Amino acid sequence: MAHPLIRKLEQFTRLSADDQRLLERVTSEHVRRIGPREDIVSEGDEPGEIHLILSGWACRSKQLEDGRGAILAFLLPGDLCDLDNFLLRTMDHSVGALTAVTLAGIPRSLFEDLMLNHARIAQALWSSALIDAAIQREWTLNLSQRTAYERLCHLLCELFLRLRTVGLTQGSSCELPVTQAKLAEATGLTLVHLNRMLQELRAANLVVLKSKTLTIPNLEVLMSAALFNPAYLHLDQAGEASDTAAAVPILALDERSDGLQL
Amino acid sequence: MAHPLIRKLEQFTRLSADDQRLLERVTSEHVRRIGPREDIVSEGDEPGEIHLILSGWACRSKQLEDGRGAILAFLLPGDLCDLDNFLLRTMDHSVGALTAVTLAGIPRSLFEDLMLNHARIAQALWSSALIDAAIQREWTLNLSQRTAYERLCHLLCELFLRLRTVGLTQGSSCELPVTQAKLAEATGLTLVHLNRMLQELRAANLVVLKSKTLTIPNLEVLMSAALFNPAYLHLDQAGEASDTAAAVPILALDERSDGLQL
DNA sequence: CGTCAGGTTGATGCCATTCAACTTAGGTGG
DNA sequence: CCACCTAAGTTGAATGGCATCAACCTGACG
Repeated sequence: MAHPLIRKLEQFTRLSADDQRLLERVTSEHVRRIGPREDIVSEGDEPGEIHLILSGWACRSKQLEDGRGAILAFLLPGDLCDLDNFLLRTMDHSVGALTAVTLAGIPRSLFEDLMLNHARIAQALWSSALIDAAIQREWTLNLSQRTAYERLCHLLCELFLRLRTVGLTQGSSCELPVTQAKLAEATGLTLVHLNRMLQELRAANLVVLKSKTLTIPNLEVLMSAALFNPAYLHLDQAGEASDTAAAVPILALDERSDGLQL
Repeated sequence: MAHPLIRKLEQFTRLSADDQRLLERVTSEHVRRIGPREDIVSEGDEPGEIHLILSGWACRSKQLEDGRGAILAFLLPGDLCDLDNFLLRTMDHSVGALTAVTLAGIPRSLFEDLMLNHARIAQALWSSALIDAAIQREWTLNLSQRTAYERLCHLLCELFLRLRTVGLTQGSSCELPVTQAKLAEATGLTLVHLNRMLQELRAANLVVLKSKTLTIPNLEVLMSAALFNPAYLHLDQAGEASDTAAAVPILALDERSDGLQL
């Protein structure tokens, strides 16, 4: 499978062969593996590196003083964990591994070089930061307006589409290596209620979820149940002068579902 | 009152006199005024300008297909409305004026020049974009974990502190030129319930709110009721080599409250 | 002095939480 | 290979925070 970061950035600009080699080199020098539940960066510190996820899942999370806390974002292969550290003084939240994670550490000085002397790469990195912000806005809307059921549908749609852009789906399936407790933290629901929503989703045959594998029999149906509008993911950017514009269809993916469709 | 953008950016870097002049010029060429309820940018379009708020309040908002919608952010003087348009193809949400707003339009080409050829300015603008993202994360946490009451406290704390960094507070007071309906849209509550929370806040003497003026008798008490941790606003950045580091105290602002303190 | 936006109040109901138990699956050591 | 252990998932019943529906009040303005 291609390098997830390059794959992701190529959504935004066509990267030259030089740029690609540079990215590969930069992200292969300080690679380390960490286990589930370990922290990648913690609230308060300002590490000297920017971290990129090469494989595995992580999450941004933040706690209130009294212990309540939430997952604010899922981080997938190709995602940067702590762009904040490039310009801000301290982390205002934590990033933790949900599974075993392979991590590339990019020293700040190197990262600065990328941002200052490689316009194409810089543009793509900032684009992806803007999209992360758009995702965060959509999560805000989620919590504010969607029902528990819609919220869960929406989250699953988003994860599936994001995984697909980095080549981590197989047909209508993908890995979902997280517990229901984590999905609950991300949707702002209790574990108990999330479980019930998930069962409704299964009963309606909108998803099949077994042994950490998610299958979406009919993505369009799930999307409409979620009131999902993929615009916020900006999947259609396809860097100017790109010659692969029509490569990935966004919506047309339904392997015929054989169950009832709500 | 000083230029709100310059005032805001000076949190992050000391800007040279040249940089300041440049910013002043760039933000004074396409100034226009719009009335409350008018849109500044709308979902779907890609205007040729980046918009900056010089005075007045605006909000980011997003709707679901069935009409439900939410306010995702408040935009105050010094805030950019649509940085998205600098790198992304289309707006995935709208920005609308809440009051009469004075707006500076910065042509894309000019903005690009700022970003590419004026490192200090670019760094400050991106820093402020990262902080906007941090604010969005905090709003996510708000909706996910804080109670209605805490949420309202938190919003008022945030607005007050943000207004203070651009010099729009007077002592423990500031303008709050929005209706309860808008506060409800921003906190994910119904108008009715927001009204009740506000009354509780008044009864506890945590805020005084009359004729669009908000007074916070004791900010520390309000902050603790909100479980407010100002770290996410990164108010302490005070650009390296800044000589005004100790200028603005963050927490020490309590005019003695004369009411009961929870 | 009528009108309308903004604000306030009461009654009722539901979505999601809470508490508490139970089941299942996966892993580990005897 | 079974006994045990723990994490993960499931189910039931009761409670409550916030929504909903529906009035009513208030002040600003023409």
